[in-house]
Amino acid sequence: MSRDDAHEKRSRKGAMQPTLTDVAREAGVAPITVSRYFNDPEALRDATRLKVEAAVNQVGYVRNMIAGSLASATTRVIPVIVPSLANVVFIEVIRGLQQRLEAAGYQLLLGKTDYDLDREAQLVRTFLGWSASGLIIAGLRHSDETRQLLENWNQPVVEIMEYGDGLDMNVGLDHRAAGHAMATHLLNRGYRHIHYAGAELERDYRAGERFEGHRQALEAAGLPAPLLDLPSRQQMDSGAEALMHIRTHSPTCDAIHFANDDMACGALLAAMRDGIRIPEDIAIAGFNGLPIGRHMTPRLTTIVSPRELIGQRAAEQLLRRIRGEPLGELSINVGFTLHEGESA
Amino acid sequence: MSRDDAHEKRSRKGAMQPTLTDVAREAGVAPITVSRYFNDPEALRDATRLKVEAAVNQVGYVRNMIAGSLASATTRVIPVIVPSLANVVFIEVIRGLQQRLEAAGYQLLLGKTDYDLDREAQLVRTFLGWSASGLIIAGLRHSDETRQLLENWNQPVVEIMEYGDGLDMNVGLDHRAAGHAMATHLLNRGYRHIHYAGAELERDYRAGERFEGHRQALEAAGLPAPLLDLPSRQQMDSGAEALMHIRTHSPTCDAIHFANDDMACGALLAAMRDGIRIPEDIAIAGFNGLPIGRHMTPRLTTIVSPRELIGQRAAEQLLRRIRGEPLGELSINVGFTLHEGESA
DNA sequence: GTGAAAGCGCTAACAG
DNA sequence: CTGTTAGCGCTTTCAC
Repeated sequence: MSRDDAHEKRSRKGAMQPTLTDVAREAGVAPITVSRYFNDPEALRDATRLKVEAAVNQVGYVRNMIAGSLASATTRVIPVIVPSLANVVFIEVIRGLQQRLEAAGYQLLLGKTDYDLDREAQLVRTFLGWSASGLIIAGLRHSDETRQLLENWNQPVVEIMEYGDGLDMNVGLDHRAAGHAMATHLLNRGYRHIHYAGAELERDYRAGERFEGHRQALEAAGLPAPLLDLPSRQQMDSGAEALMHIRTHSPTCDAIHFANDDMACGALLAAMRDGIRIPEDIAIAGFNGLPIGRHMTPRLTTIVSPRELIGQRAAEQLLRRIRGEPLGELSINVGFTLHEGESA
Repeated sequence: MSRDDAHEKRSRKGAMQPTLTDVAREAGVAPITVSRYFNDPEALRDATRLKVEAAVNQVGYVRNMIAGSLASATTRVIPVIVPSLANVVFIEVIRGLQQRLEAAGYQLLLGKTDYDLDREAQLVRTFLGWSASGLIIAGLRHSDETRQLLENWNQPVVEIMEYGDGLDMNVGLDHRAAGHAMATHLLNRGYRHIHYAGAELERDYRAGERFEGHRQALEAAGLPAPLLDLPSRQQMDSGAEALMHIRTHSPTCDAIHFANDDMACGALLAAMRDGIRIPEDIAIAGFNGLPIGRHMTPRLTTIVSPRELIGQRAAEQLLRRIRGEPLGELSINVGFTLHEGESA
């Protein structure tokens, strides 16, 4: 693939993409004018703009974002760091982010920690090297290294999923309150032997915080708060397993508060299969408000977390800060809603 | 936030991150040596390496990937373009990609087209400006503009999800064959009034191709292949709706082949709720092999597509090409497996 | 194994 | 509204 035209003094690479300068030469203007054509078209006279436009098409120019970023010391890139892509919850948050950020002309750089704080720090370090305009990171718990890197970085950071005190801005919900709310609901419905069932609560510490709220509610009612923390597997399997385990070992149990809807639905489907009546034999509650819960019979009682909204709000906060607009609050509590089905 | 030390002649920005040159000065070596410390540590004498390492930590240096990329004209970034993030299928593929690419030190830039080919072309254009090492894009159908941009780009491209002739490399499965396989299964089970039900098949054209295979199988058996193509909503809702619609308008129908498991499960759950017996009253089949299908009673008969594997294979092909290793085939057919439940 | 010089392609800053 | 000049921070190339 040889070059037959314009480019003579190309040194380091062979066949090169045309550059801004090529376009400028073709259009008979200065390179900076072509630059303006892309970054602030309004600033050009119509005639000039047309000339440049023609030249751009003529030479088949593709902008080199890298060079622009180096010169301007900013990038229209927002790194997003989440613990996992296996969890729908993060996917939906990413969707909300994507939607708002892409509309504003920002690209999304994706990083996954696998719940490893060292990996998280490493990702942060890498991403800071991208001269990003800001950064989105899941959770309020980070290693000291991560915290320090982010604090020394003078760009906006939004921590998502949880509500509380963070590094900079944050958008999320109060998981303790959510756990408390569901436990209270179960108590109000008359259940007295309520178990909490999760999977790897050490890792999924937000589910652990929901358990804390749950426990507080039960203890306030003078009741114990037994916890079943299973090792990780496919979530629905864990739910089914938890149901069996608790029915066998704690026959008096009258309600299970699951850490999430996947587990709760796994239990619900297992109950259907085995003829266990829900909620007569045992009540079941979840967390997240996934669509599937509404398709169950009985419908799943759960707490709806506004996941996509978290993403949208986080993006909005970040953009506002990037643009130097006022933001109202640094911390946004998106809240949650208890959706009552017939399962509890 | 004022600066008290080293940096004097900083012009365009205020408080700057320390640069390679700062580290070099601190270590008493040339900048290029620090560069080598990061890119090819083996090339340095141990003593030198230690000096540099100390200096890096001393000044708190963070690499500037942008500058490096400009100078070297490559970036360890792989753009991934998918139509949607609402579909688990793409998420799992992304997971497979992420896993392999991150392990090889590549970052993933995420783009979403919303099934719009112009949007796709625009994304490609943007991403090409990133001097990416390669690119992953869903589907074999693109606009002429996209095709041209990608053909003129001299970096590897992997098209995923489908198997066939593409721009460069591709990894996926033959959707027509999958549709044919399921229809054949249904015929073998004795069903004769088989409907296909999907949602927005124009957009989700891969589901449309599965229908084509399905139709071929039925026509070969001398049977008609009625199609129900619903407008888009929540997939499970569409599934329930399709079941009701078909039961009402085509009472002789004895099997429904759904475009995906979400719809099939929506139908299955609706049937459970309404006392419709599956498969006695009507058989149900899906596509994808989502975990939930195995939790249904009866278990869903479906075709498992190796989604994460597609991502992994695509990443491997790309990396192999980037490294100049031989790749075997340009096109990889990952195949599929029919999982028989009791639903059909 | 290490260094000096010369850019990569673009944009900030300041003129005109 | 458009142009000139001088880098952004790193890596390539070629010496030593």
